[in-house]
Amino acid sequence: MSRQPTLKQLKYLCALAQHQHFGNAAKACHVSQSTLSASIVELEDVLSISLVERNNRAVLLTAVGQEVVERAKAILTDVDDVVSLCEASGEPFQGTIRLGVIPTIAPFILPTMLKSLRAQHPDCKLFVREDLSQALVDALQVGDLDVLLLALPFPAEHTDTLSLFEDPFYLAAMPNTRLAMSTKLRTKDLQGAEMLLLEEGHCLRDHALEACKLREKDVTVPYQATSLTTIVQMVANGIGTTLLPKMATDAGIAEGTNLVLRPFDEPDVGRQIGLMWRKKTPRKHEFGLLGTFIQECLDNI
Amino acid sequence: MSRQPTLKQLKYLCALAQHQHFGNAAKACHVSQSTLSASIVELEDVLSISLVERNNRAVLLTAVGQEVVERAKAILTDVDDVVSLCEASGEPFQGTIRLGVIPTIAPFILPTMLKSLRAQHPDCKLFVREDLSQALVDALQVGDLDVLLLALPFPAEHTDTLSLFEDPFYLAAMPNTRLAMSTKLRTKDLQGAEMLLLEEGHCLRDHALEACKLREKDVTVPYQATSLTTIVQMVANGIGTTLLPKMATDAGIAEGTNLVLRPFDEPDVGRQIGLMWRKKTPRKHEFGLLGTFIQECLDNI
DNA sequence: AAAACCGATCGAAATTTCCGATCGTATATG
DNA sequence: CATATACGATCGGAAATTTCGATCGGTTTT
Repeated sequence: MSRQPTLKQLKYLCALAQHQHFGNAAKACHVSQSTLSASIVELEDVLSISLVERNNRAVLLTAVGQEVVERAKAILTDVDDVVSLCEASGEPFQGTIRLGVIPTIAPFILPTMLKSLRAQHPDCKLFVREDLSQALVDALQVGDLDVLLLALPFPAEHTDTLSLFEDPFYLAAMPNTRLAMSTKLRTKDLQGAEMLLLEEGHCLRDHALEACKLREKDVTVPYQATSLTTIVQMVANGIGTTLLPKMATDAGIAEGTNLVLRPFDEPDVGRQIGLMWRKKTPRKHEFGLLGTFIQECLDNI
Repeated sequence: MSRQPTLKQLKYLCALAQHQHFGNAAKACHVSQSTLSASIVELEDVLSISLVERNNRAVLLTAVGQEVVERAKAILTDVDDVVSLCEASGEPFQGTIRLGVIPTIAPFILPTMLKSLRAQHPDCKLFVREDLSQALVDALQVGDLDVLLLALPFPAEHTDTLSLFEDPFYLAAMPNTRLAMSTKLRTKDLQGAEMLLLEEGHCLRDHALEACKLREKDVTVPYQATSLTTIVQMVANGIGTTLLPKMATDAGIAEGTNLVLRPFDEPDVGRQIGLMWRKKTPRKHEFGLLGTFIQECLDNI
């Protein structure tokens, strides 16, 4: 009678599929290469089938191997979900929360939030990862993260979202420029302005373009930059103008410059900030509370 | 850092949930009571939560425990599915097929079918379990069986069915009785007859009542019996009349008696025989072939 | 040719698993 | 009220396994 495969074997197989390399996969699993190699052989033995082709110079998965990897991944995250379920089953904020935050939110919210969290929930272990939305969503879906704090909407399958608050865009421009002095600021005034935006991949860029009804060619994008602080410095040096989310200005990103910060005389010029989690997560309730917690943090600033 | 639970631990927990008794669960898992007990403790330790209440005289699952058991079951069948996937990945009929068959089909099909199977697919290991439809469906859903051969329709969630053939009902009656001698046999002629049917739980009973548009009170059911052979003997002794599926008469169930077997002069008086499997099974293709195989078996009788 | 790289394999050591025996407690029985 | 029974927890030692470093055989690169 053939036995059952082990979770460990499945884990090693997934690592191998990811790294395509026995040694590296072993390192990632904190075991020796011989252990991982033997485990794979044993798994193939248990399933009495070939999962991996070890040809010269490359580790290739069999057709069946790929299918097994897919299912193994699902099984492993299901097991992790059981653990999460139990961690979260006590009072909320007692276990570990792995939170992903996008770079245009993290610097302005995390300091306040982490301080409040330590004060109100000292037992909560919060791990934070800062990355672009797409990378965070990927990590969420494979179970590397539990919940994301990002700008909505962002397309992602098998996820639920909770909208927390609106983050209006402010125009940041040098005094004496046309936009800084106009009586009422409208999005259509931005046509032809020298707009500086973050580089491709930042959702702030897309949301800003959309909120101001601009297409890429409608604005001049002379330079691309990797952080809002850099952009603010560029604008302060007269290179152009930009849009800043309110939370960034609240956090004092323009302090030390003489930039003019102006809201728009239109509704809905801004982005929506919210939480996102896997549909299947057993911790929906806790993440809902996390949402309220974040809202309270910002109210008390 | 807390480790991951083991498949073994999850299996033991499911067994414990099923048996509500450490000793019996251990026996079912072929391990000692101490081993199982320790495993459960360890699982609770890994999850750092109480799963089982060992009160006096009873083993009760925590709310979380129940949830964990549900998820554990799903995980275990998912793992089994991986094994099945691999077994089935070679040519069909090379692995193990665990087939459930209802008692009103098994005696009339299995002899022919097993003989053909041994001839055409000597490497196929076919385990057969004979039980009532509901028990088979339960076993199918928890992964104890792979595929069922039964009469359709039968309600079952998360399953797909494949209809194979119609099995018409024949009236079995003693010569010289009203029903045996009428020129054309219609279902409405059965009103008021002394009908003998299998006891509650046999789907043949329900399908017979439905096909003949009878309600329980429309027919007299003086005795209940547990096998078709018993019923045939009762009818042959003049106690009443009954309906027999064609496959039973083909198999010679009425041989040695002087019973009259008459088809109905109406269409669709019969039951539908088919296969059923879990929606998620990776062996749909193979089970489809099994269906064709069964059809061919019966054609060659 | 030599060196580097990669995965498989082997034997020894470390760890884990498993069992039988026993204990403590709660319930049933005489 | 004493005894017997049933159940799960616990312990120590035996058995099985897992793990690792070292090494091998094969291929590719230098």
